[in-house]
Amino acid sequence: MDVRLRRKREAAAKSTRIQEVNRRVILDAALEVFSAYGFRGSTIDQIAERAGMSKPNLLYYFKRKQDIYVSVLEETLAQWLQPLADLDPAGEPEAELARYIARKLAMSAERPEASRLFANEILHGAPAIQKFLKSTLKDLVDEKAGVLRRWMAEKKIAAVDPHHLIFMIWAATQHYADFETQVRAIMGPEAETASFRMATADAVTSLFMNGLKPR
Amino acid sequence: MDVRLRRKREAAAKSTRIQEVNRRVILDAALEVFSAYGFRGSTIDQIAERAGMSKPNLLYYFKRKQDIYVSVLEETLAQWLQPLADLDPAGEPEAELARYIARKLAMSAERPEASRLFANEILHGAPAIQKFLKSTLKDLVDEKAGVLRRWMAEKKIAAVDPHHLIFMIWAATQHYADFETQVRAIMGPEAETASFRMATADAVTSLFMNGLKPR
DNA sequence: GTTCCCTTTTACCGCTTGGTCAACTTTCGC
DNA sequence: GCGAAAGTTGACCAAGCGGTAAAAGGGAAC
Repeated sequence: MDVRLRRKREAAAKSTRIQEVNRRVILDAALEVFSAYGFRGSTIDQIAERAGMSKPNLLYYFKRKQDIYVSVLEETLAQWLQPLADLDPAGEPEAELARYIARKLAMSAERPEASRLFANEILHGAPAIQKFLKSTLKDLVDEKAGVLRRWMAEKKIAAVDPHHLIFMIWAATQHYADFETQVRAIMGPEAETASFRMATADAVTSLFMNGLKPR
Repeated sequence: MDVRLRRKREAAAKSTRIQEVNRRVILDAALEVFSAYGFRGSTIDQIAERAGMSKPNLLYYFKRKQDIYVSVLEETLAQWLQPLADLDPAGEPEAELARYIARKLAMSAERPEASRLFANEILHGAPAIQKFLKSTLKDLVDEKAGVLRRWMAEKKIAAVDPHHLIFMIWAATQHYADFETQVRAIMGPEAETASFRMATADAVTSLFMNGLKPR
């Protein structure tokens, strides 16, 4: 076997460890910075500082600012859609929806930065993930909308346009992450407590579940 | 009377006209630019170009970029909260809420840029309108929450935490402006039609009104 | 038509920021 | 321990951008 090729492979396998660590650190730092200040509002220096390395070093792992941004977006996208993907067509409709809402609320509470990152990206026209929205996301939503439509036809839940139902669940649940500042300004410091989070879950769930009771 | 003072007054009265026109043009341009790219993402040159004037000329009317931003924010804030302010404590609960939701949806459809401007500001921690949120907005919301609470006590509508109810109405209605890109990616070009807007109104209204039916 | 002030423009400054380069250090297989 | 590759950094550059200075243009009062 070619010696250079072998070297290269070994090197790749070895360096992967340190590369993986640094890429991980960078992406974590980038999520925080980008979600707080947006793409244009963030600087490579900021990300580098939070990642504990110099700017040229960071650029050794990601050639361009855009690359970091796209990477962190792609990485979080999958996680973000997992709850919807997990909506079980064979499950009990009301329980499935209640679980979906609960998981979305939990994610908003636990990883608000991820929610804000998307919100910002979409707010500005989703320049980096247009294709994803029109393909993967659309397919997933259409599929699950079909499931909801079936449940409605079977009178298991009230009839509402299923796409709009999904949008409203997204809106209501992500609101608490994206508009956290506003919620906190109105509700005061209490808004950070666990009991507030429970009250939120109660209110959102009860409104949706009442609204969706078959009648 | 002092001649200089008189001159100054006359001049002020005269120049007000051209100043008013130019300030209007600038603020309109600024709303579009800021809502599309955010504060950091927007440049004075962009706003000046859309306003049809040179950068220094624009800066003659607004000394700093921040000033334009704050002005356009303040101006749109009042309009944005009018529907909530108009919620009539003496009205019929279900009709009042339906009307409120309808107005919010109409505003999101007609002036999505205004919605996006706020969304972006709040998403990034509302640095320019913190005080407003904590005073004027909080007072208004608390007041209307009181009205909702009374309606619930009177069994006119179902009992849900009134603050959360308001948040959810905001979330659901503004979603169609703030996340328009996503909605369009999923629903296709149809999302821009009037019939889609009607379907939206139907879905949102029916879910909330069913969810709030007294039981 | 002259004067004065408001308005507009041209040229420019300094700082920030994305990105490069060349040199230095560390790591690791041998 | 040696050599090569990977990793790291300080110095630097060019472009973009917020903002200024100064002087020219324009219009109404007298």
